[in-house]
Amino acid sequence: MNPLITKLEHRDRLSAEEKDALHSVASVPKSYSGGQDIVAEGDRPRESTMVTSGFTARYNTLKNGGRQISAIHIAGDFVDLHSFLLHTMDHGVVAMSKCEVVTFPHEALARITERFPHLTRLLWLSTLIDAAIHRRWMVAMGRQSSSAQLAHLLCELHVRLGIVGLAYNGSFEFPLNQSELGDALGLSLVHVNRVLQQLKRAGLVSWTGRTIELFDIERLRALAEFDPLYLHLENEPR
Amino acid sequence: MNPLITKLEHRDRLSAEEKDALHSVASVPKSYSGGQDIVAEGDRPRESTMVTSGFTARYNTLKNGGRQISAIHIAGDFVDLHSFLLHTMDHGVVAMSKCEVVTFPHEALARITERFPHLTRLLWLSTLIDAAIHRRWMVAMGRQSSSAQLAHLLCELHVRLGIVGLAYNGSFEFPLNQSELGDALGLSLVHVNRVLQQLKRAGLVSWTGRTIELFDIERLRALAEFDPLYLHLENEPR
DNA sequence: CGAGGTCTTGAAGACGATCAACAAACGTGG
DNA sequence: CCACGTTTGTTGATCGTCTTCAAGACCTCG
Repeated sequence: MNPLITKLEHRDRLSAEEKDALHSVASVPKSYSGGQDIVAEGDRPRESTMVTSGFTARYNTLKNGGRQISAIHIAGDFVDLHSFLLHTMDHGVVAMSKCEVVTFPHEALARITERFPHLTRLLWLSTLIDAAIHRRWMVAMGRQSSSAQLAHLLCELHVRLGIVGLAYNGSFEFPLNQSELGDALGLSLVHVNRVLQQLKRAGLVSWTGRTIELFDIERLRALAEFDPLYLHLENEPR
Repeated sequence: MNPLITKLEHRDRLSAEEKDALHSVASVPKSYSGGQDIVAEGDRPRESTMVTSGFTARYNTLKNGGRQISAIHIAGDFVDLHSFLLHTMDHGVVAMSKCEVVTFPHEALARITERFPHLTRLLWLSTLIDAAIHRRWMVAMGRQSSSAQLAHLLCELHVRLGIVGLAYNGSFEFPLNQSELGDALGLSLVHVNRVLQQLKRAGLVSWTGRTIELFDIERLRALAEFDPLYLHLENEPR
């Protein structure tokens, strides 16, 4: 629960009643191991899942076996808040590492929309930020070099993980392997490896085990044309 | 106003009061000519704009002059409903043809969220469908061939235009040129031209003037792996 | 009729995918 | 604690896709 509150409080004030409303309807924690599907394409979930620890990804699979990851979620992110209103999942959600989650029944979310308009707007906001991230990924996929695209993803993860206390002076845990990273970038495993080596050789990053370290965030941001505006971190009344 | 109602009523019932609530807060129509910016990156709009006729696009520009279009909007679509909660625009919105629009003051939208929870959910839904479209575009950009990607966009536009009565047995007006289409697909003008010729030679489409005709929607959908599920066209209580 | 915009074509080259093989790291059980 | 198998990362070579540059054709609308 806490990372969600942390994330929302970065964008606006939450009243005690609003926090209670969230706490009171959250399920007991569940856990998933890496590789497990949390929600499958075609499912009609009756609750929405929020990550409290670990990494998850939204993905679609194509006939030729190709997979595209359209979002990576971390602590504080809902993996499928949209299923509250869209109902049928048009993609799957998979745990990319051991994960802990809690769920919110859609019925309870509906009650929130009836009684807590401001909290409703903040939940809506969180899906709008997801969409803003989608758009930024498209810009990177369509019109930036693969090194800029990779650099951009690292900058983004660094900021998002920082908000929930999972990045410290340029360093964070990242449980995906290079093949999975390729699925997120729309690149092949081999090319991810080579682009990564470029960034390493340029002294911009290191990646040992599951730990990524960004050595020169300013240069990395310049390369990626990273502007955190799209993450909408301003704390203001919504 | 009408295309928005049409679009929402494809997904759920709207009460007379809800329709009134929308009608009563809509501005008088405004118009834009092709190429004009409707909202600029960095703007903090005090109202959200809904297209009643014409095509608009969301776009970002990169340092090297490259442009990526992340969404194409038609009658019934909000171009920036997200600015209601995100506040600062992280991209621009441009008219791709002569357009008519109406606007909804954010203040009025806030009142809707206080008094009309169900209508609020439908507005939220419309931003969730935008996001679902973003994700499908990413899948096409990252993991499909450029011909499949183009075919997919045509299938999508055909369905979306059909909903608001702007596509008739496979045919619709499309005001973008090949260069602008390339900005939406993340492809170069030259490549768009060649991929388009493939589809023409295969007898799948024609594009004369501003009119696109899809000759064999089934084959086109198969090529594109188009599944309309992601447009969430089911009419059900939300 | 003329001019700007749009479309089309060719050629060269960069970028990224694929195939294949091997190295390194990791984890598990003996 | 080591041996072994599996996963993950690395490298080379080749091929196809897509970009870029450049030029010419075709509109279409004043």
